[in-house]
Amino acid sequence: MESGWSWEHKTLVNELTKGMGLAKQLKLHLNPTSSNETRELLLHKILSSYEKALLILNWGSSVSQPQHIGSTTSIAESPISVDGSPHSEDMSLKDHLANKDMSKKRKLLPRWTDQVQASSETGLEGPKDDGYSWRKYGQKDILAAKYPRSYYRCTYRNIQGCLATKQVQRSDDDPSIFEVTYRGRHTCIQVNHGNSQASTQEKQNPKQSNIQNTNYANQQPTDNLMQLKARLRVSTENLDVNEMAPLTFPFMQRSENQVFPPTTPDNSFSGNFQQAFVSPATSESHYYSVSPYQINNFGGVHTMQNSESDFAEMVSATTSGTNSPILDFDFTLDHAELDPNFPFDTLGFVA
DNA sequence: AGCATTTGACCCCA
DNA sequence: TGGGGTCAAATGCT
Repeated sequence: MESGWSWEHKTLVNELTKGMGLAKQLKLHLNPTSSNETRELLLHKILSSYEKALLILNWGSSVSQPQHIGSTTSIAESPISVDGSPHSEDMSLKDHLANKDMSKKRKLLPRWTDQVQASSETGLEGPKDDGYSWRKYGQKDILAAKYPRSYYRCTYRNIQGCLATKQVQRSDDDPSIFEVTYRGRHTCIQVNHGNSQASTQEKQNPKQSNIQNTNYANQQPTDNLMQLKARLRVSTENLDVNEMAPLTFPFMQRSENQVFPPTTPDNSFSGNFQQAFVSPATSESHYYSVSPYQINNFGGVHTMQNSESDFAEMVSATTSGTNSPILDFDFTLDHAELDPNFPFDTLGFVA
């Protein structure tokens, strides 16, 4: 853990330093002769740097604090025992849906939306790949929308009981924008992540597949960071990882993969990670203070979609000490929330 | 053959 | 009761 924090600490300092440097660059580019694109790029980079730093900050604090994991069933309970149990083999999905618990659990799944730019250059007819394997299971014309909505679920749903789903809808206003609504987070191990990723991605966008053709599971933390940096560098081109939590990084995924089934203490990390973003109702005043929309690291914009009532349900479901379908809310918000005293100003956060 | 996508039908919930 | 979400058979693709 200590060595882990050492790495985090270095990264944290790195990112903050980088962020400040970028902010200074941006300041220089605020003159009228500089292009908007340059400014936007710098802005993206700055936000990315600080997001990373904040994530690490949250991660660090979560790791250092004992988490109340053992007594919660959390993720392990929902995907594995619900879909992967021996019973489920004899039980049709229809029966599952008829089951009130199941329906309730689905309702409790965290939900958020990314706004993803389609790549016009490559003729991509959909949002960029997000790094996960999805299988389309439906399409529906939506009453108030010009374009139909597509429904996807995790390819590993049946095999690993991963309940993650997403909906993709082309924006009415700007057809080059896709609104991708994610539900639930991935509990699957994307075994040949790089390969499957590449295969699905090649279908969508062959030009981008090389960038992502890596296997996270074998990455060292530093490698992950390097990879992350590489991706961030092509943020406007390569919206690749935005699943699980609104912001997902390779090292997060690696962690999740490593701790499967997710009842080990390490899972508190991912839980916390997600918590930091999935609880806008409580923490957005801190984390989302910049904008109601959160520009993600890869050029998309995501909005948390848990309604207040949903969130209340999520909280009550967990705090009642019973089944928490996906989220680990049993840890204190203190760790997950961004420190209100975080010295943005002293870091030159505002250029 | 095995996997993904399409699409009409069905189910649930507001 | 209608809209949204999902199922599952049919079809397509590799």
